[in-house]
Amino acid sequence: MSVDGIRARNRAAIEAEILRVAGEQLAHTGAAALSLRAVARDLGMTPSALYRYVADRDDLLTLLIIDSYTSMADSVEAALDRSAAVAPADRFRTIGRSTRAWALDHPHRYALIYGSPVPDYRAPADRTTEAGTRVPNLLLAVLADLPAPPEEPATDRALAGMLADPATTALGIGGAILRRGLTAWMLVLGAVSTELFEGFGSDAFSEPEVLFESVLDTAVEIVLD
Amino acid sequence: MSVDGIRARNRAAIEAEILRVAGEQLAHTGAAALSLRAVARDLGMTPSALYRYVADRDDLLTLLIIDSYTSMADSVEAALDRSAAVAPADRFRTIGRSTRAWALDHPHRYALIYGSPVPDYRAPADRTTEAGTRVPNLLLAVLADLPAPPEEPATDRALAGMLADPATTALGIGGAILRRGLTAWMLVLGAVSTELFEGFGSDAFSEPEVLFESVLDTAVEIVLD
DNA sequence: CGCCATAGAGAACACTGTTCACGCTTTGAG
DNA sequence: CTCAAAGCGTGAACAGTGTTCTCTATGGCG
Repeated sequence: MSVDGIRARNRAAIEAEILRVAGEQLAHTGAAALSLRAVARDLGMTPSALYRYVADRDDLLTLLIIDSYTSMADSVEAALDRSAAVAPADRFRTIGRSTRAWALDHPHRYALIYGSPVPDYRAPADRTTEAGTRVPNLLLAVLADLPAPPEEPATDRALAGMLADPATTALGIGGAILRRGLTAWMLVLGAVSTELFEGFGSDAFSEPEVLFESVLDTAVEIVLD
Repeated sequence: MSVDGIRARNRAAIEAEILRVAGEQLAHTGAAALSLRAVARDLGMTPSALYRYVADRDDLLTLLIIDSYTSMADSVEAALDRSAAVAPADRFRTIGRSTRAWALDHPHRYALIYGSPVPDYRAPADRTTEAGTRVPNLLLAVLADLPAPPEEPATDRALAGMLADPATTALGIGGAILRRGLTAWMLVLGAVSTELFEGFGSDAFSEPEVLFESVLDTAVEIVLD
């Protein structure tokens, strides 16, 4: 059964190579311009040979999405480990800052994840969720350390799906705090997207990080009420 | 000089037709799958004939971006006219609600504007800004009716670019209120994007509009302090 | 050692954006 | 009214794309 046969090892190495050069292409041509043939060229392969490792162009995109989620989650986790912050508000800030930093470092990857899905293409949820929920789970862990605010029955129903999720039930997170955390996170994402996609012209924000810090302030206020 | 010669009239009509069928294609195949040849086919033209009206594929994309900005601004303006709200908070809510409604109606157009730019393609600012600033200007008009909060020198510098813009100086909008309005708007955009791009799985939000109303509440709180 | 799954090559098909040379038709000026 | 010019459209062509076949040989496993 040997999962570690030479064959499998080579295959894994080549798959990693494919992901590497595809990632390079993504980094400076963007997702829409990603070309299977160009990837094959960079690898010294025939285009058709690529199909031994990748089912589709969409499949390669899915791999890149998973890879991007993983890269972002690794980056945020590393920032959390690096920081000595214990207070929930500080940890939230750390998550926000590292998310923004990662997004600025990998704009096309961020766009791939939080921007528009490429064509009509919906990433298959069963393959992306595991990597995609890592950062949200870090946020949930922060929320779990917060005192429970008064209940909010109306929005609880609206969040039924997320409240029933084992990730939140295991941490004993209630509807009110979940709503606040989600709102704060939406604000962070909105701020990052706006800055990244230059929604207000390129010279509108002269000191983006100052502005982002103020956004983090209000986000923390939202979470803490 | 006749700006309205038969020639020009036909040209305008055909340009409108092109924009129409390109818009249809955008609506159900997405921006990345937009095909010049397909547009030409739908119009009964030769692909090369299209180049009399459109310089590039990117040019067509730019036209669609402008068109989308216009469509969204028209929609928001219509909602504002329809509503009898005069209080700034209510008008802000109207803008937020109609923006979300428009985005849900035209997800691909929204993605084209607020999602990721298509390839590495940056929309030429000089052509899109006029249409693109209409909704922000509506927001500025709302902010102008608000009492001035205490000053915030730190973020004022960060917003120098926007503060110097004639659109804000004409309304006498200060840095503090601008910062709040911008933050609130980022929250709205983050909420719409999250809902639209299904950032948390498809069944996470059982009652999206209830959740969005709660987001609007927080956004109004941000603006009013 | 021999078998055969596997990796890869290469050609082919249907697309795409884009350009070019060529005609036809309308327009506006002399 | 004439006639050159401008505008509009065609059709062919080129390079590039995703994708699918058929083929070959090589290296690992029984």
